[in-house]
Amino acid sequence: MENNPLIHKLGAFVALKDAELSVLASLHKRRRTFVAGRDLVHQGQSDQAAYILASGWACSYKILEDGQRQIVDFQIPGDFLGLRSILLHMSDHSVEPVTDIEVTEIHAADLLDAFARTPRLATAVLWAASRDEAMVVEHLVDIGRRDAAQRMAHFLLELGARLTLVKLGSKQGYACPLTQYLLADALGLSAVHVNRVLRQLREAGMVTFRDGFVMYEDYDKMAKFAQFDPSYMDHQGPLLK
Amino acid sequence: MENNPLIHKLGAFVALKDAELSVLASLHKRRRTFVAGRDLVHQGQSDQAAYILASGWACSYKILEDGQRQIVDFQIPGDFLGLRSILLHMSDHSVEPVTDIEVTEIHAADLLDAFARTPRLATAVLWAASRDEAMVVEHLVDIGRRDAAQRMAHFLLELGARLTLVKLGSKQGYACPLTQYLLADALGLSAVHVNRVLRQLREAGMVTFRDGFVMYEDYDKMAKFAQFDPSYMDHQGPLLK
DNA sequence: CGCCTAGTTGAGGTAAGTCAATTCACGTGG
DNA sequence: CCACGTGAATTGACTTACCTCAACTAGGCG
Repeated sequence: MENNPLIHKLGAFVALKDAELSVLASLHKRRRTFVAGRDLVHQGQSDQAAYILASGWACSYKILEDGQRQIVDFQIPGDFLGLRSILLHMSDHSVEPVTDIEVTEIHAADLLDAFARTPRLATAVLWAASRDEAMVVEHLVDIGRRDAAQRMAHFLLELGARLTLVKLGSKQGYACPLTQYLLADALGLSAVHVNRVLRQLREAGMVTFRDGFVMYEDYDKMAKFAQFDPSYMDHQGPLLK
Repeated sequence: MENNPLIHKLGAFVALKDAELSVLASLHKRRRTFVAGRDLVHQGQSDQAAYILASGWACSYKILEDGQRQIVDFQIPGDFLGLRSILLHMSDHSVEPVTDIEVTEIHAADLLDAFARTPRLATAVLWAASRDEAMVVEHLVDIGRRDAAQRMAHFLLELGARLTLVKLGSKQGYACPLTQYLLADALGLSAVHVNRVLRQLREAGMVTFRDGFVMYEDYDKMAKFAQFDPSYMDHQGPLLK
């Protein structure tokens, strides 16, 4: 129970009762694994299933006609994959595992049925979706109004904060399987420039990203440089008792 | 009833029953008006109310410490204002009326209560929030991967498509109260460059934006140029019967 | 051993920014 | 009625952040 990252996440917002926990548990149907790099949700496909990420990293992205891609968000354990594709009847984006991943599959009908039976669960999921949207919004601000160095610093700090919430990161740093190409597609930069910016941050003594690990050199300096404000990720305990 | 834009919007997704309609109607408490330019939701404030926009335009934005701002989205009649600030207990963004606006106020407790009593309503709101998120995502792609001209063209087309859904736009064009400064803050450009890009699009015979009106000169050419795909805004009738 | 992917660095080009000046429409007060 | 101020749009000249192309290194693996 407690090692289920989704329950942990939703429980932070809605104090889940036994009835809701059992509905949630009944959703966890088929356990599946996917290998890195092979899409599990395709842009434009209809009637997709959704998933909850149990282990590994994934990313959701959109491809433009000219072949460019924009990574919208990375997903870490506890996050939904393709929730919107259920609600909108069709997927407006693709999802690709960054590493090998484990997921549990959720069918649209089951989820909608669960909402009808336990309205508090629907509220909890709405809350989780809002939190995801807040992160996309922050990402939007990143790309729209910060220069490359601030953008990278802010992004790495935010990722660290998210990982810390699910015990996968600390004030020292975190394991990060992203390549510079993935970072480039997420930040709207070229891979070459990502490399240069990482060097800048390293030489400025703020953060080092090497061999799959992000290590903070001077967290406070970096947070100040990036104008990083983690307050929107906090909350004051369950909104629904 | 039918002239209520929110009911129209949610009804497209969930076939609302009488009970749900009456709960929805009971939400529409206080009618308020705000003048253009004066914020109704402030970034960082806690326990805000949310609103449903009845008439006029608003925008949601974030301010950075250095004074830059990024407009995340524009809201048109039928849209929620500050829904996230209810769910997250505090507002991560500000909302400012672009024109004088009319809204109906919704209190957090009432909304959460309504969800508990009518789960289908919660699902409908979740759907609406997902649709909003899809638009933010498209905006993210715009800023991250399209050059200024494509970005502007895509943005104007998307705005037109949204307005057409609520009968405020057509294949010819639409009334648009945005200034070039607002466009700049939304698209991550400078106001000067917005001006130049609008001229480009005008001289290319695609679209004219003048005196508060966007008029398409060659819709198909523009849609092709911007790689505009409106499919994510469509859907195949109510998901919940 | 050789190939492939990820990362690194340099040189030169370009899209978009900044600064600055001008016009125009509008409102307001002398 | 006109002088004035203000906000929006427009355009030109110059600067810069980031891109593209290209070459090279280092590790992993058949």
